[in-house]
Amino acid sequence: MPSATFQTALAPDTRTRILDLAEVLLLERGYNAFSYHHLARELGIKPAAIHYHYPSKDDLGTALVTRQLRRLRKWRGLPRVTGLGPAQQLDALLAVYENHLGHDRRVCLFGALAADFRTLPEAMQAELRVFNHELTEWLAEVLSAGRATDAFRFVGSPAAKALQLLTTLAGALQVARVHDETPFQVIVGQLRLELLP
Amino acid sequence: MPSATFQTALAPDTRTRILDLAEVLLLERGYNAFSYHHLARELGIKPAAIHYHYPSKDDLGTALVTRQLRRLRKWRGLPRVTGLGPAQQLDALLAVYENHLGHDRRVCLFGALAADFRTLPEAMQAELRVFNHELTEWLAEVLSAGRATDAFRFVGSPAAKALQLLTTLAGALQVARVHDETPFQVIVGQLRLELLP
DNA sequence: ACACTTACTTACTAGTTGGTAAGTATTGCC
DNA sequence: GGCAATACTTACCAACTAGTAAGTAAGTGT
Repeated sequence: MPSATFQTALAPDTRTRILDLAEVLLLERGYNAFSYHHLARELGIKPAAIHYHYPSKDDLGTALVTRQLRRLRKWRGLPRVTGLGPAQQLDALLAVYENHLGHDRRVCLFGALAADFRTLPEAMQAELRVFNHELTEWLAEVLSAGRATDAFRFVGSPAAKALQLLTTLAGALQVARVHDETPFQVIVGQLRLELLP
Repeated sequence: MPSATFQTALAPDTRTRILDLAEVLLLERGYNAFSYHHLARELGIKPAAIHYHYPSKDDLGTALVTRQLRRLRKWRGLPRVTGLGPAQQLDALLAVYENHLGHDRRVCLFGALAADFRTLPEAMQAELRVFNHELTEWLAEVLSAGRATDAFRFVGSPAAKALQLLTTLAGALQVARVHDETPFQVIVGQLRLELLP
């Protein structure tokens, strides 16, 4: 009975290890700042092994964004997320960003790719647009439901507020990268102060 | 009388032309996505000519941020800025960001460098921190004065609100890059709605 | 007129980039 | 046992990267 044929959380296959490390390097150093050589050296394999799984860097980059989109769709459908009230759903979202902060002040995927956006392959650009769109839509619905039950207080449309909130959070992780964790905490504190009655 | 020895707006010297183009490429494609070859080709000179003016890319990058910091210090001291009321000073700031949007949706300097921050030379990192710090301080004072005269309405400290606003604006230009001008307009509209009575 | 400085070009280098082709060891399948 | 698929390694490659060294032409200062 070959135990290596099915996946466990403890023993990810090479394909996943590549994607995981690429994600870390992307969020910590930027898309144009890591190479197949970097990945290969740290994984103890040869660059050509990465080309075997992801023929081009375009393929790798696209797989990165596609996986994140898949994660989002799964996350927002999770019982422990759908079962929450609007205020707790917002907390769950904020926890994701705070988790990035805690992991060596990684920026979010959007913040990592926005600046270099025009140098990215078409498929990656398209996926990132969908990702940002779906996340914004989800938050807009949370905000809308929260205002109806007086869990949130804000002026303007839920869609505009959702866009503003997510944009601020992406930016807040970038500011934390440039300075330290403090500005992120200050910004999130300000957001909470304004949104929660 | 050699007219080439003093500068006019119409005939910038090579040193400045390099810096200008490097800035455009930085704000449009990212720091790790342009090379001396790109700059040289578009300027009609050889890469070595750029090394003459900026020996290393570190020097060039640092000069870019240093110039931006110089611009900020000059701008905030300009009579046509210091002479304005808080609401108009905010408008003047927003006009700068809208100008970026109008120029091919360029992100701001901070937004362009934050993601790749850890790959930047020390000097560049330090200058960017100072730049962001001084801009935030300036806006905090504007907000403080504006709230005192009822030109602005917000909760929390002026410093926190300033940090939040600038972070949102930097992010808004990135969102505009990924999608189109609409989200930027939506976000700025939301900010105005919340801030102005 | 001569030395010096400025602003380049030409020619080169070593290292890195993404990518390919061919070979190899291990595995499951009939 | 033979076969094909999987997951690699070895050995390349052309293009690009930042950067250097030496040469040159045109002013500038005295």
